[in-house]
Parts: sequence; structure tokens; C-alpha cells
Amino acid sequence: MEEKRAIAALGALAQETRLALFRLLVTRGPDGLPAGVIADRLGVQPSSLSFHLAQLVHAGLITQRRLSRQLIYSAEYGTMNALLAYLTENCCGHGAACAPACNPADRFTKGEPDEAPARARVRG
Amino acid sequence: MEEKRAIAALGALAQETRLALFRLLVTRGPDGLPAGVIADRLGVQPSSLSFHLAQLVHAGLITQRRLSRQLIYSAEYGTMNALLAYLTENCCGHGAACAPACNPADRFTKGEPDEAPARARVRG
DNA sequence: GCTATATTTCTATAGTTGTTGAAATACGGA
DNA sequence: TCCGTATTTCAACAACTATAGAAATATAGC
Repeated sequence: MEEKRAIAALGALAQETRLALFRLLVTRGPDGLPAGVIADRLGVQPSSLSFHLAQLVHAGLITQRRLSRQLIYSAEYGTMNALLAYLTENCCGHGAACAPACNPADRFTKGEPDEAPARARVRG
Repeated sequence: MEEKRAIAALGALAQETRLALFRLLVTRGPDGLPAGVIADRLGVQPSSLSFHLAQLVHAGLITQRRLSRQLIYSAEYGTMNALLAYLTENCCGHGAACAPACNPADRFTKGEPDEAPARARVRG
């Protein structure tokens, strides 16, 4: 990840509504949520939510897809992982980053078993 | 980590000078660097650097200590790790975060061997 | 105590960001 | 085609953030 994209991502997350929004989507996996549901959950006005959604999309942290009349937003895990790697770059020596990839695939393809899943692989 | 502290940390990092500054300190480990050296490396004016250093200190991402006439700044790895955990919370299911702790201790106590060190332990 | 160095604090200014409400656009169904 | 729902875009304003330069503070050595 280059500096500019990292700053965009950090700036996008450094705001109450957007941080809550992103964390909400992170827990939802690839399915995501429609804008209206997000607005209800977070208690923000539609125009304000739209503004924040656009910022997160522009930063590459979430993606948008249309499903009939609704716009569905979901977390972009790759960007988040790249950001974590960028922040921790060289923290443990010689070009290595400490942060591994967050990989929600297991959880959302296996029907959420009751026990905690195995750790995501590093750079998986 | 609570929301307010996470936002403060993200906001502190979402700026060109501060992000470069934090990443510089991350590579230096507990030894850190004096303000003057940082100003030279980043090419910013002392008053501007001081402003940015204060923001990072306030966000808990770096700490300050005095060494004679110099003020030495170093990265606060604990805060960074807490932030990574906060961002990835529940991304892999059931309250678990994917991001492990970045633990520079090995590197800085073993004299930086030529090969890459073992991965930092999770929540170590 | 005086001087030099290292760094911070203060003040002013320019630029960026978030909120609101009203109007516009996109889609689906009668 | 007309209507209702879902969502975005626009414009105006208040609040916050970054920068520069000048003045102030802290420390060390003579």
C-alpha cells in the first residue's frame, strides 16, 4: 500500500459514524448490508450516511453493489489487511509486517460454528 | 480499546507528516529518536513537528522522555496493537480479532540478526 | 548568572470536514 | 406511464485542522 491510500483509509476510519459503520460491515462478511438498514442501525440521516459511505468507498474500505432498489455495502477485507501491514511494516525487523490477513471466508462459508475458528493465515 | 481512543489514534495517523513520523518510530523500537533528528529526516519545521508529535502523544501512539536537552520520542506498540485488534474485531467470528500483537522486543534485544525473525505471538 | 541549543507554545490564517434539509436520480410494480 | 421507495447529490454553514513565524521555556556548560 502506498502512503496516499493509507492516509485515505485512515482518514476514512477516523470518524465516529464511519468507524461504527465499517466495524458493522466487518462483522457481516461479504453479504454486507443495504444502506437503509445501516442508517437505521447507526441512527444517522440518509444524506449523512450517503456522505460517509462515499468516503469509505473512495478509500477502498467498502464496496457497493445494487440489489434491485437497494444498494448493498460490504467490507473490503483486502484493503484493511493492506492497511494493517502498512502500519506495522518493519516493526519486527527487515521489511516484515506483524499483522496477518483477516480472512472471513471460513466463517461465512461454514455457517459459523460455535467454537472460535482457527487463526487466519499470515499473508494468506 | 474504546471507540473514542480508536478514533483519536486513527485521526492522529491520518495525516502525511504524522503517518511518516509514526512509521519512522515504529522501525526504531524502544530507543526512539530525538525531535530534532525527526525534523531533519522528515523535513518539517520544528513548530510544525511539535504540533504533530503532541497529537501522536495525546493519541497514545508514541511516548516522550527527556534525555538531557533532547526529547526522545518512541512508538507505543501496545496502542497500535489495540487499534489493530479493534479494527478487526469480529471479522473472523465470535469476538475474535485477527490482528496479532506486534512485538519488537526480539529484534531490539537480539541485535538484529540477518534473517527475518519469527512471527510475533498472538496477543503475546 | 549568561549564553547557546533543543524544543514548545502562541497567534493568525487558509483549508478541510461534517451536518442539515431540499431536490434529484434509480428502480420496481400497478 | 405514473407512483412509491431507496438512495444520492447539492448548497450553505459551523467546526475543526495544518502551517508558518515569533516568542517563550528547559537544560547544559562556562
